[in-house]
Amino acid sequence: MTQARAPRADAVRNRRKILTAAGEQITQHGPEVGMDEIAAAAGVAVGTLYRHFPTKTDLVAAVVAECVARVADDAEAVLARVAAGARAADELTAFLGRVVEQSVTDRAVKAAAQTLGAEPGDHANEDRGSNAVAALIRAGQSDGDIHPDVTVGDIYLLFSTAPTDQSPAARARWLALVTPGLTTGARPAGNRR
Amino acid sequence: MTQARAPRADAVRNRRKILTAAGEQITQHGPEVGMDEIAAAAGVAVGTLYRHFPTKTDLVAAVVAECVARVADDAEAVLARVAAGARAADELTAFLGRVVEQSVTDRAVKAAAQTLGAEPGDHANEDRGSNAVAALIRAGQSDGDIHPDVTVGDIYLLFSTAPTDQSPAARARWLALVTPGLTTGARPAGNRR
DNA sequence: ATCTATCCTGAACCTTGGTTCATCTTGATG
DNA sequence: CATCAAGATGAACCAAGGTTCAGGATAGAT
Repeated sequence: MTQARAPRADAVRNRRKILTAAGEQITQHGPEVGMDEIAAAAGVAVGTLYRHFPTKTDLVAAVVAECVARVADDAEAVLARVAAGARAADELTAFLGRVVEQSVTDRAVKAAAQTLGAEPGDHANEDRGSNAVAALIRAGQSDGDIHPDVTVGDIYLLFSTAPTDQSPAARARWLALVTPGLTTGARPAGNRR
Repeated sequence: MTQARAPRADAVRNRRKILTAAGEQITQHGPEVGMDEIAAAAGVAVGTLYRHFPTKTDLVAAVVAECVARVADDAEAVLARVAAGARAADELTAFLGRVVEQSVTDRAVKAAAQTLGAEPGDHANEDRGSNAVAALIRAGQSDGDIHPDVTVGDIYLLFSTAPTDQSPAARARWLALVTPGLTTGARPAGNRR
């Protein structure tokens, strides 16, 4: 078998530029940014885009994959902190708050993913994330802080519908409204207009 | 001032056909249905569409307006029932369940509305709806069943993001997860998977 | 220094989908 | 029944945006 020659240096450099530029453009101007705009932002010609990502769908999928990886990293970091003695329920809600805030950034990304039907084929990272969250839930449940019914699926269900185009205050309020469904404790005051 | 002649009979008929066809097509095949497809479904030529609705945005806005009106009617009916002695909190959650189910039908409609930036200019019906809901909330609060913090804005916040592409079971679970944030009572068993 | 496979460029292509308009049809009025 | 303005038709128009490709540049190996 012929060991394919290593990719050229500038090719690697360009791939990175494209990926970051695509992320920025999509989050700023929504999923409907043109390929030409992304190319311009990356300082590259359209053809180069298509050399690295044969179709727009593929490009978006790649961007989404990066987001998933970021979240998975966060989740695992949290899990480590809990293993070191932090209170699981608190860490979980804090984590979820962060996810909501991130989902503002990624809202366009998510939307783009759905619109283009970009299967996140990145099962590896996705599983890393949900495994960590599952562990987090179990920990909170054995502490008695999280309701025994709650599953990872519930988290998905709720947070796949987190408000994105609202104000930060609205997002905080949303989190406060949703939390009581997950926890057993007294509901936090979290009041606002 | 010249009293404009009454619209022709077939024009009225066509307008109805277009509106219903548009509703069906959009809910079935998503917001991205072509104007030609809608026209075909209505048994009408494209030009006729544009005679009644100068732009796609306008057409979608009209469809949305009908949905809003439907929900508003429901809300007012519920309010009447409560005035007749029904328990406010129960009626409210039942109503919200219905809204979620409807939002499955209207998901595409909503999406289309956002996508096209269709301002729902139909403030009249919208206000009818939120006034009724507000009254419902107040009633539930004086019963002690609904948490004193809760406002109409909260309802919007939650239900504008209700899950739509999930299964009926998932939607029920979602409702069960969200309800504790609104009510004061013990959380309903609502367990699943 | 030379050579070539890899990579880049960007104008042109092509499909998709909203919108228009000249022409024909038809419901209502006298 | 005659008349005509309101309404309907649908082929054609046009812009937008994803995609291609022939030709030019360059990193890296010899």
